[in-house]
Parts: sequence; structure tokens; C-alpha cells
Amino acid sequence: MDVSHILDGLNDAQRDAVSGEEQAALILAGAGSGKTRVLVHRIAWLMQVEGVSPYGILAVTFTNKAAGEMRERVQAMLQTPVSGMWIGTFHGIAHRLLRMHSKELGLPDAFQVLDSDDQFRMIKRLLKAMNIDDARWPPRQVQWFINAQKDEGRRAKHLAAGADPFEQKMIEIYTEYEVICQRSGLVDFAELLLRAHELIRDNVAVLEHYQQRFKHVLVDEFQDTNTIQYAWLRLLTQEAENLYVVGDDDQSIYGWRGAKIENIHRFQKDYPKHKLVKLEQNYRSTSTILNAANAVITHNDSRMGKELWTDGEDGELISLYAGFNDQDEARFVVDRIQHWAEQGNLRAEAAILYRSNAQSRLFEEYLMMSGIPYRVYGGQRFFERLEIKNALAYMQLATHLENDAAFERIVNTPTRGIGTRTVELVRERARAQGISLWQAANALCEGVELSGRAVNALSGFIKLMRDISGNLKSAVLFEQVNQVISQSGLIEFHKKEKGEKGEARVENLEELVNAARQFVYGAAGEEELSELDSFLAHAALEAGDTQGDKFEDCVQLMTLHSAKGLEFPLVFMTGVEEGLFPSQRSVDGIGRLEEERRLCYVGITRAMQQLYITYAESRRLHGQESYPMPSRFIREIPAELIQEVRLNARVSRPVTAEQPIGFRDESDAGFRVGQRVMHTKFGEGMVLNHEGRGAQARVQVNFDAVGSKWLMLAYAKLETM
DNA sequence: TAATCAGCTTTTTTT
DNA sequence: AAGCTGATTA
Repeated sequence: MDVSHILDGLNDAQRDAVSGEEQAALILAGAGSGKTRVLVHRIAWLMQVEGVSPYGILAVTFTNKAAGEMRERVQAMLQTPVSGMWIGTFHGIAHRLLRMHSKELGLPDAFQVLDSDDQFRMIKRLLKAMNIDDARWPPRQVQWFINAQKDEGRRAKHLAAGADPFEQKMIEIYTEYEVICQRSGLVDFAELLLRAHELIRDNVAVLEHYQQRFKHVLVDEFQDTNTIQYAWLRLLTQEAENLYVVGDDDQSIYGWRGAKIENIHRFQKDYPKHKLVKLEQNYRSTSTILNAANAVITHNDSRMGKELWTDGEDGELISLYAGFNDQDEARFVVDRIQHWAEQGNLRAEAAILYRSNAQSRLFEEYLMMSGIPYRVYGGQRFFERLEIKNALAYMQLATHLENDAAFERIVNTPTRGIGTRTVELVRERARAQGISLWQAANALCEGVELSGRAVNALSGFIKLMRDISGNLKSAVLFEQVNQVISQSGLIEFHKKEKGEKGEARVENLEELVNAARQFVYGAAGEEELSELDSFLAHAALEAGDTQGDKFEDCVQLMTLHSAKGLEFPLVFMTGVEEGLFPSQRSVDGIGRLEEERRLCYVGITRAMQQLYITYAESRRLHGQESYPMPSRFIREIPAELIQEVRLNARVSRPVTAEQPIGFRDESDAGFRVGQRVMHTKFGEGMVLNHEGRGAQARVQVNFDAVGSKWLMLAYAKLETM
């Protein structure tokens, strides 16, 4: 068979990665080196050259988007649908396994997926029920603890009863949390992975089945795998050593959520016969941009060692702009984008990247003022919206009355006279007898503990839910959804809300019916679920895209994290300041700085033609004025790759190594001697002197009322006047 | 029971 | 600045 089309157009390293008989392989793929291409061609190679059936291939990604893209590209290349092939996210595949093997796992067969928001609420309620001080054990931290344990493969019973009372309590909560999830038939995201692991660890027959079925297992973004994901992959492939992974240690930016770069090293030890291929030729960026990225990332220790190169042009220098403040920074960026568009370029080819979501606001304001359309990534997604989650909760409870999370959410939404006191009694009863909230509510309606009014309200709710679940039997999916929404009274409830908020919510609810209409039943391979249950699982596992019109030509705004995997001809990396990027927390913590630097590397390598780096000399943060220093990352880029940009003209200033550009000579307090300032406690005064930089910066101020004082800038609330 | 107000906290994100 | 929580009030 002629296989030239699989290898044609690939460079040597890519060919090496795609072809060959090695079962295990580690492909270190730098940014823009054709990573997805290699994966897709590898799958084509396996099928067409080695004759592997689509059933014998398992391909795992982290996001639904990546999975969808991979499936599409494989199909385009093979000119045939590959529905039998398992391509999906870790969570999607785990979910599928759990559905198929719920009996072996002792799971309720109608279990539902608990998303992180519902998990958070669940934990909050649990803390209250257990009478735990949520100041000492904040629900966020508890959630983090539980998920971190699960990511490491540890159940509550595995945790040693240590002496530390704080941890002791955490373990206690974890134990209770597991009980309540099991009773409510709920499985959170981390639990999906943990159960999937336990399934093949504890059931030899199941393990052998999948070991035999999957002749090849391929993993994308391997540097982002956590402990449990690796353990799962390891079990699946330890016999045949048939694990093919693609990743980039320099782009590992999710350590804070459990990703373990060390998995790359473990892979090398665990699969001694593996092939190692480095993809270093970059097809995306100019060599100037690559040189800058390489220079920055070199400052990290413990890298696998990899250097991007291109045979393309040098391209333009990287532009550095020092905004006088954050508004000036935003003004500058928008101004440059306007220029770009005026020269006939697409606005969609320009991206504004920032470290934290809060920074998008100013850019949005200036873009709006200039009438430039834009799209903000991140933020709340369709299935996460309050009104949508409420509607989904009605469906969840109607199909699964034991679902306590759903019960809590809608028992008094819309308000129907069931107050906190009544719900409290329901909770107490449920807890005392170890039954679901639904059962407890039913029992209370029969009993005498509640006032007549409360019984009325509560039994009204019970009757409503019975009606709704009765009506679900016949109709097709979108009609079911439509019916639930109208019966629930949510439309009227949100219509009453004042302002445009209510209107938007009603529209979203209508959109939910639409989403149901477009839902393809069986696409996720979940034939064992009813159509509605399948739709609900889809809503939890794939929260949908963020708002925004994909088809309009608009500027792209997103965090550096969400930019990973994307590329743009024109990129603005903004807010490149100490304390913001790298973030304060990463500077304080050990080992976090390297990850921050990798994030910078990701940011730089998003740019194809032109990269702007901007920072502000003064910035309003949390309603406070701050005077940050330019980020250390700017200093790590060789000066000859940078040109400083001034207000209305570009000035290339010769720079020497001893005196990096963008740094002021004098102490960096950001205040001038003689300047009038305002302090919240001491009132008005005049700056006499200043010294130190960054966190150590101090100013001496002669206050009109209380005389001269030295103040730490980091703490003093000084405002310029 | 529901609405209003004052005080407190702040990365990054997918599933 | 803004959003959320808890407490207070109508």
C-alpha cells in the first residue's frame, strides 16, 4: 500500500515520530512544532501501515476541543469516519468506563456527574451540618484538599490519622463527603478518574479486556497529566508497553492543579524501550520571537533540553511599551490594534494576553470606546450559568430523586415559601436517618414537626417534582427540556428580575431548549443512558463554549493559560510586571517561579509575526494604586531583540547589557520628591524622600497634620494628588 | 420570608 | 472595584 501521503510534507523528526515499530514513544514537541499533526499522522500510520483497527486505538486529550479536533483531522486524513475509535478527554473516557462498569464499582447505575460548583456547594452544606468552623476550614480549601487527595489516588481511609488537628478534621470531612456523594449517587470530576483507576486495578478481567483491546494508547499534552491519570495509563499499557505520549515540559503550566512534569521522567523509567524524538523546528514564529522565548526559558533549571529554531525570517523586533499607568497601557494596545486593522489586517489575528482575568476590563473599555469588536475567552460558560444550572437541576432531580445537590439548588427556586428553617429541618432529618433530602422531605410532610404552612409549601414542591418526572416519560428530548423549564416556573421567576439581567436569563433558558434540540444522542457512546441522562452528563462534562460570536472578526482577549495551544500573528503580552506576572504568590512560594516562567514562554511563543510586551508603571489593583517594577522576564530577553516604543513614534534605543531598558535608575518608589500625596489615616502631605524597590520601597512623607513619617509603600494607602 | 447593607477577600482552569 | 457572605431590618 502506498503510504507516502502519511509521511510526505513532514520533516525528519516528525517522520521519525510518526513511523517506526516502537510501541512506546516520548515525543517532546516544542511550541508550534506540529504536535497535533504528528499525533494525527501517527494514528493514520497505525491504521494504514500496521493495520490496526480503529477499535484498537485509544487517544486521550485534556479538553473536549482538542479531542474534537483530533477526531476531525484523523477522519479528514483517512477519508472515513472512525466512530469506533476512542478519542476523548480523560474525564470523558473515565465517565464512559464508569457507565459500562457501574456494577463492578458498586455505583448507583443512574449516577450523575457533580461539577465543581455543585461540589463546592455540597462541601459548604456539609461543613454546616458537621458544625465545622468555616473560618478555620474554608470550603474552598476543603474542596482543594479533597480533589488533591483524589488526584493522588488517595481515599479518606488511606490517610493516616496524623497528629495535626487541622489535617485530622480535613480527613473527617473527606470521609463524610464520600458518604454523602455515594448516597446521592454523585460523582465529582476527580472521582471519575479515581474510580476509573480502581476499576482496572481491582478487576483483573476488566483490565485484561482493555489491555487486549487497546493495541495503542496515545496521549496529548502529557506534561499535564496528574498522578492518577498516569497510574491509569500505566496499568493499561504496562504489559505491552504501548504508550505513545506527546508533550512539552516547557509548557507545563498546570502544576498548581496537580499536573506532574515528573511523569515524563517516570515514563522514561517505566518504558525502557521507548523511542525519544524531539520536535524542535518551529513553523509558527519569526526567529526573533523564538530567540526571545529560548532565552527566557533557559533560566529554568531541570529542563529536558530543547531549543526551538526556524528557517524563516528574523522578523520584526519585539516591541516593549512602558505605560504610564494601566489605562495608558490599554490605550496603547487598542491604538496599535486599530492601526493593524487599518492596514487591512483581520482583528481576529490580534490577541491581548494577560495574567489574570480581572485585567480584561480596561482593555474591554477602551475597545468598546473605539468601536472595535472583541471576544473575551474564559469566564462563565453556558452550562455554568445560574439559570441553566437551575433548569438542569430540575431535570436531575426529576430523573434522580436522591440527588441532594439538585434538591438543595431548587427546593426554593423560584421562591415558593420554603424558608431556611424548613430546609434546615429537612437536612437534619436526612442526616439523622441517613436518607436523601427528597425522602426526608416526604417524611416530614407526613409528620407533625412542621407548621401547616411549611407542610403546604413543601408538599407543593414534592407534587411539582412528581408531575415533572411523570411528564418526562414520553416526549422527545427538546420537548422534555421545554416542559421542565415551563413547569418549573423559572421563566416567570427570571422575568421578574429587574434590568436586562432577567431578560438575558430568559433568553438563555430558551437557548437551552435549542441546545437540547441540537444534541446528538449516542455521539459520546453512552447508549446505556437515556437521552435525557446523556444530555445531563454532556452538560456537566462539556460546559460549552464561552459566549461570543465566533464568526465575527473580533480581537481575542484571554489569559495566558487559555492561550496555550493557540497562535496569533499579532500578540500583546500585557501587565508584565513583578507581582502580577510573575504573580506575587509565585514569587513567595518555592518552585512556583519556574512555572510562571514557562507561562511566559507560552505567551511569547503564541506570536507568529509581531510581539508587543507592555507593562504599567502604576496600576490600580483591587482598588489600590500600586507601583510595580517591570517583570524580571523582560530582563531575561536579550536586549538586542527588543525595541522600546514611545508614545507616537518608535524609537530604537541602543541598549547595553549593564543597563537593561525599562528600568529606572533611582529608587523605584514611583513618587517624586515634592509631590503631594493623600493617606487615608494621616491625610495630606508632601513626599520628602524615597528609597528601596518593589516590596521594600519606602517613602518619607511630611504630613500636614501629623508631621514626617516613613511609610512602606506596600502597606501605606498613598494616593497621588 | 425577603430585601438591604456593611464587611471581607482577591491567580491561573478543565473536567 | 466587585462580588460574595453574614447580619440586620422591613
